[in-house]
This record gives sequence, structure tokens and C-alpha cells, in this order.
Amino acid sequence: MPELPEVETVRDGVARHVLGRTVHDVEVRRASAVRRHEAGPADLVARLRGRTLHAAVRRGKYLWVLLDDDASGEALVAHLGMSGQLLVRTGDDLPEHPHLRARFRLDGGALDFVDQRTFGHLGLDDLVPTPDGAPGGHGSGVAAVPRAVAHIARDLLDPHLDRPALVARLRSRRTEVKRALLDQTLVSGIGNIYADEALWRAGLHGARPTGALRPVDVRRLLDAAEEVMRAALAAGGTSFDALYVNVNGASGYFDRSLAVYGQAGRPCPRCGSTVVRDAFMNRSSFRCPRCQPRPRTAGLGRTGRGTA
DNA sequence: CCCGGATCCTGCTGGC
DNA sequence: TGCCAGCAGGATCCGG
Repeated sequence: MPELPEVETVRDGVARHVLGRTVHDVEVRRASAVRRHEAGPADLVARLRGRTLHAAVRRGKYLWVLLDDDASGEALVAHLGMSGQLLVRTGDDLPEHPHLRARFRLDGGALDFVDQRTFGHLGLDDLVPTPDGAPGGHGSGVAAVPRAVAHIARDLLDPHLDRPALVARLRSRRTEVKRALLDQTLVSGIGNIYADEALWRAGLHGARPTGALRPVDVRRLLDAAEEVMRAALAAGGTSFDALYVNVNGASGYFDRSLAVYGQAGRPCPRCGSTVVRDAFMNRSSFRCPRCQPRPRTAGLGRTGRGTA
């Protein structure tokens, strides 16, 4: 469940603890952890040896480390999937996490990629210029992104995000609004948890058709998503100090401050109605039935779907 | 091109 | 007590 706030916490930790250090060796413990690196694990290891970790950058849920200097043109890309973690290890006798997938040996320690459910991955990728000439993500001034990230849209915390264009693009979709929020090629960084929280804050049902939303609704929704992610970042941003990112990437915010996600049967913090769970895309959606009423299905032919 | 559903993976939980 | 179905869910792939 690492979404934007959790990945940003990891990026910040990487930036503060391992930048400037040199990769002496790489141990790939599970080849599938580097499946996105097409030339294979051995190639990744060979090309990373001796490189210096130069900058930590994030866009949406993607994280990458620029190598050597801005001109090297390559980056180590990481996606944490559902359960990925990056753990900073110090010393000679390093602990072995049971789900250790790859270990980057640095001077005086290591950076460990740990991932229980194996949806995360690592790769070494070349950089391609950003179409708008703006920095590729948070943490670097380089106007480029790894090739594997080129199709990922800017996120709501990115100062170079074109919000009016996003509002128009979202409204031009012919889908349900929660689906649109989760589409990383439209706006990145939002996952199932913060999508539900943003929809609750905006008072919108996730099955509302995007094309029928007013611009003011979309702006309110995007503001809500930004606010909830900023709040989560502020609440969870300290965990890396212990050289350990929370289990499953969840921030402290996950436990304490969610209004509806995972709260089925509990009262809505706004109106006291009982939060309900709906099936959605083989997973779950949580909402307040009063603050987020199901859209009417009659009328314009676009229907909300799901359970009653 | 756009949309939506299936699929990948592992470990935990709950029902019988 | 043990087993197994169901669930968690990112991104991607494929069919329509």
C-alpha cells in the first residue's frame, strides 16, 4: 500500500542516508525482483558496481536514484509495489530480512530491498527528457525521467503539474471517477486508500461518471487528494529515522487518521452514518452512504455500478 | 485509442 | 486443530 506519502518518506530517507555513497556490490536474492531490467540481473549488477548514488527522485509511486552525476544518463529505478521497503543497514554484520530481495553493498553498510508480496521491482534505466522541460520529479532538478517512468503522469505534489489540463483530461474520460483517480497515466501517486479518503472529503461517490462532474467538483476532489496526502506525509514522515520503513509501507497516518478506508461498520467522522464497504475492481471501496450517495442510474445513460 | 477485467505473488485470516 | 478459500492490491496485459 505504499502510495505517494509513503514513497516520499522512503525517498527522503534515501536522500538523507545513502546519497554520495558508492555501490561496491549488488546481491540479487530473487531474480524476479529485477524482472523489469531486461538485460537480466547479472547486467544490472555489473553496471551498478562502482557507481555513486547521486540524487533520490520521486514521481507518483515511482522512486529512482540518479547515478554518478546528472550527466550519467542512467538511474536505478524502484517501485515498492504493495509491500516493498528500502532499509538502510549499517555495519559489517548485516541482518537478513526473510523477504530480502536485493542488497546494495555500500561503504560501511547496505541498502536492502525487502518485499514480501513481490509486486515491487528494481531496474537500471536510461533517462529520457521530460516533454515540458521541467524537472522529472521531486528531489532533482534534472529535466528527465527514467524510460520506465515516462508514461507516468505528474503527481498532485508536483509544482509543475498542469492542473487545468488535468481537470479537463479527467472530465473527458468516460469512466468512473475512482478509476480515474487510480489511473497513474492521468495523475500519479494515488492508490486505493487515498482515493477513498479523497472521495470522502469531496463528498463524491467513486462510481460517479467523470464526464458528468462539474469542473468545481473535480477541483475539490483534487484538492482533497492533495490535502490528505500532505497530511499523511506530515504524520508518517519520521519513520525512516529509525532506518526502518513501516511494515508494508504504511505510514503512521494509516492507523490513526483514516475516515473511511478500512472503517466499515464504524461511524463517519462527519455525519455519524455507518461506513460501508463495496466491492470494486476485485478489491474494496469504503464510503459514507450519506456523504457519498450512490449516483442515480437513470437519465444520461451512464450508470454507477457495483453492489447495492 | 480508450476502457475494463483478469492476472501476477505471498502470507495472513476466518470459517467450517 | 487443520485446511483451504478469500483477501490484500500495485501495474500491466489483453480483448472488445
